[in-house]
Amino acid sequence: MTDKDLTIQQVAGLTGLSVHTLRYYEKIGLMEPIRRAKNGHRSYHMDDMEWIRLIVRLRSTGMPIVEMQRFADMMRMGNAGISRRRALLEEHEQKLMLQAKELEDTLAVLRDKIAYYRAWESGEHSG
Amino acid sequence: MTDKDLTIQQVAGLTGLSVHTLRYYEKIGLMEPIRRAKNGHRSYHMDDMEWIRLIVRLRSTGMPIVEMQRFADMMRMGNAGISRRRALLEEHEQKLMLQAKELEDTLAVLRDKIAYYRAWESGEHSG
DNA sequence: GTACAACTTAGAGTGCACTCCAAGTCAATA
DNA sequence: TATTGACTTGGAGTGCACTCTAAGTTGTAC
Repeated sequence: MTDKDLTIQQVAGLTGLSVHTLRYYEKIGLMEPIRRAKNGHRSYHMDDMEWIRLIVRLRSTGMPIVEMQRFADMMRMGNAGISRRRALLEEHEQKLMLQAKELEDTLAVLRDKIAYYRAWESGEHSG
Repeated sequence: MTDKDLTIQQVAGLTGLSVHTLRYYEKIGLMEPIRRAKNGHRSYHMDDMEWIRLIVRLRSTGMPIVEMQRFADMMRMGNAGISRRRALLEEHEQKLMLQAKELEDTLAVLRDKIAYYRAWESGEHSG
């Protein structure tokens, strides 16, 4: 309705999700039903955007959809769900810290091998 | 044959892969055909282990199987494949650096929300 | 000798997260 | 008035990476 509302296409552009995925996430209850314009089209508001950006973050760092659904359910419980929401986020935090460690380890292995290959390549050159 | 050889079960235990997955990886050419004992059972050697640990690392940091297959093919090319192997690892390195950044950003968001929830919870307590 | 466990194979089945399709509605433009 | 394009829906299809099944073989323990 107002200037600030966004079409599904625009939200896709802003979030990196496809329009298919946006509809899919709504269908499976990962988002509250989005308000519709008079013609039936989805009309995304700023609060929707904030939530979408959060779940995009959670997804891209490996949280499975069922877990995000649980989180969404806890949002619907209002204040009653706050400590459970915190627990869920803390669990994800722990996983991310492990992930970060593994990532650093793998980066070290990669750099080692790259250096080795590079040395071999320049030896080949002069040999 | 020697004491150092390992059964598929042992390799599964050491690498975290299932025996199913180990056979699957061999079938799709992600590993060279593993030597067989007289009874036809797979007999893993130390060089196999090193390779398996590498591909486990690459998988767990998000490299798709087709890409690891390409890498395995380059291994079979011997020295001729070295610079292409380096290029592939450098590409993965770039992706991991982006991944690490996103992970840190998400950790920051998570900690922010956790702190917010925690504050709310203690307010609730005393209020 | 027979039960059992650990292995073998080809191929079928599963779970996840999308991704697409067909048919229809609506508003604007030629 | 007819076409275009962006949207709507329920439901089917896809791709990836396993994961499991069925049937068979082999070696050890009772």
